[in-house]
Amino acid sequence: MGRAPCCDKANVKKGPWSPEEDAKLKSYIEQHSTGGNWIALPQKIGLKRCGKSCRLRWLNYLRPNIKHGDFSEEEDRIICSLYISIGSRWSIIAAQLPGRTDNDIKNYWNTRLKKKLFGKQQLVRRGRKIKSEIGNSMAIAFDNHLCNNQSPFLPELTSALNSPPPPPPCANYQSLQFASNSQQLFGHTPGGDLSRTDRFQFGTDGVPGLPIPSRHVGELEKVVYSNTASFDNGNGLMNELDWGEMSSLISAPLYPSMAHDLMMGSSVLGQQKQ
DNA sequence: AACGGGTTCAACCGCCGCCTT
DNA sequence: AAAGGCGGCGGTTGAACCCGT
Repeated sequence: MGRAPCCDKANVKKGPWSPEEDAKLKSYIEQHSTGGNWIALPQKIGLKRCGKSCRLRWLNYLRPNIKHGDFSEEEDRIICSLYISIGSRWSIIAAQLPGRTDNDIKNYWNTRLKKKLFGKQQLVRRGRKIKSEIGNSMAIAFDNHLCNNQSPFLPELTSALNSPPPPPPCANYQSLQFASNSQQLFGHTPGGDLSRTDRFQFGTDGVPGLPIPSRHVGELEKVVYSNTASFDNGNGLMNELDWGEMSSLISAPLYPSMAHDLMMGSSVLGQQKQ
């Protein structure tokens, strides 16, 4: 026996909201707030809507300072990083993006971002393109404290993280280097250690980067080798487009420690319940 | 211009957990 | 301790829109 419905479904209007309904709801909440009871609210203001529907409409559309569309690259990275770390916990992810709603982020992920990432991942397999999977994998690799070399949310990448690195794919292979300036950008003193929570990007410009701590080198190379058919474009070289595109996509998780906090139910989760 | 397939996104559904009684 | 009510959440749906043919 299921739970009783929250409202009388037969006498409740469904479907898109009219401007009049929006105006009624918005005006009432702005003047009186919700009164702490969404279920009773539609009767109070004469709306033939379910209380939950009112709540959703307010939270996702009418509430002030809502942003729609035009997700920035930075927002993309935050969404990806958090998704990799904590999965489809949209409300938590939304809490990190002011003005964004969980519904918007969920839609954006499902309709665009996922394709942007995994559509390109397929290119990796089909056409030797090095794409976003590397970025995803890096996020996982760097968050091994959290995931213990496994991605619960991207399990297809787990084997890549745990398999031994294959031999270098081309004769003139050189170890991956981080651009020295990228470290300085994020407050690193050249020669200082990179911590797990640091952001950086691959350096490919021939600038002699600092030695990468071996653990990081191993993690990165393992992932890169395991997730690409080859770096070799047939001439023993990776083509420039690959590198350029890759570097634009690669970002270690912005806030792995934050993701950990989220998983452990600390500050952000606490904020949610306010 | 018309059609059909693909994409987007607002809204709904139903489950879960917390709080109150 | 148990039951009921509600808010919150993530998954799913379907109408509207877009785009290629």
